[in-house]
Amino acid sequence: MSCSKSRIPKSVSSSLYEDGTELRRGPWTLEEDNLLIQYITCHGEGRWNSLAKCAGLKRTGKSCRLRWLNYLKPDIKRGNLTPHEQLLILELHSKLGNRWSKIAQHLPGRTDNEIKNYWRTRVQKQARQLKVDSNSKKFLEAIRMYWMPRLLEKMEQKNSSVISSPSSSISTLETQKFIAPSPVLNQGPCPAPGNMIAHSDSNSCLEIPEISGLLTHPGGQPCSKLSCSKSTQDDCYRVDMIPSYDMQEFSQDIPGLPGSHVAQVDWFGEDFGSTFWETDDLWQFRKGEDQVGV
DNA sequence: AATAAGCCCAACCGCTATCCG
DNA sequence: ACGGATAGCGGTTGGGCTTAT
Repeated sequence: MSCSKSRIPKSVSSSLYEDGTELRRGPWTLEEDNLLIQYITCHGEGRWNSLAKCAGLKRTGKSCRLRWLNYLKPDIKRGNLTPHEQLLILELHSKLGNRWSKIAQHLPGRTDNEIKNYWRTRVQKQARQLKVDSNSKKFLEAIRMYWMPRLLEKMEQKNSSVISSPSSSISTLETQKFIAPSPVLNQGPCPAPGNMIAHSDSNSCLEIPEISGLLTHPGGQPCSKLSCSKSTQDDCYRVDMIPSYDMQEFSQDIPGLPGSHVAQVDWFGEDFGSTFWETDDLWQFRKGEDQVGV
């Protein structure tokens, strides 16, 4: 069992079904997990209520389904979201809103619950710190201007360390190219290592079927530092990034986030850096100044 | 070392959509 | 067409863990 954190169920409560049989709630035990895994391995998923009873689990079908889909299913990917995945979540959320299951479909191995938790605990937290609504245009713009470029940069760094192709070592003046992730996880080696980004924990490549015009200036014009184009070869979208971009320039574009904010907002400070952005950058945020309104 | 506060995430809840007899 | 069962979704909560005081 792939437990990221072993939870000792201290407070497993139970109640009774209408027919008088016991019904358990709360954290799942190892025994229950094993029962569920064994049953599904033998009989497959579906018909969750009868599955729960047939498997000898004193749980609702709903609970069994959730436990399987969010935790026990073999292809569940655990651990921190990669910059790659974070970028995709930001991108997809801007298009789809809180449609977590739709977003999850684009992140193989990640569950809607996990993405939802990520959004609520990390993204919304940062929005609160900036005193903006996480669904506001301003926050979206801040994401576009600061967050995404940084995630792209992180991806670039990872990419150059993962891919051993000489062409991937381009690091300064030449445009870096990569393909963002997609619902389709192509197994095997990258067909074009120099132009693809390797999946962070496998030898696979990820392709994204679509990247919207998110990487644009607030006014809608294409961002001069990041561009998005569709590959004629593989029907995938490609994000081109010109390194060493000037973040100051981006900041000028965000109403309510004056240019000087680059030195003020703690986008990559202790909090963002360690838990969210996973970057060492430390940009100081003079808290209380230039309160960002919506 | 003890306690409080905050974070994180698994699990639950309520609701809607879909399936099927 | 109808109604019950099932599946799926998004919102919320509870509690363990970590960090700060």
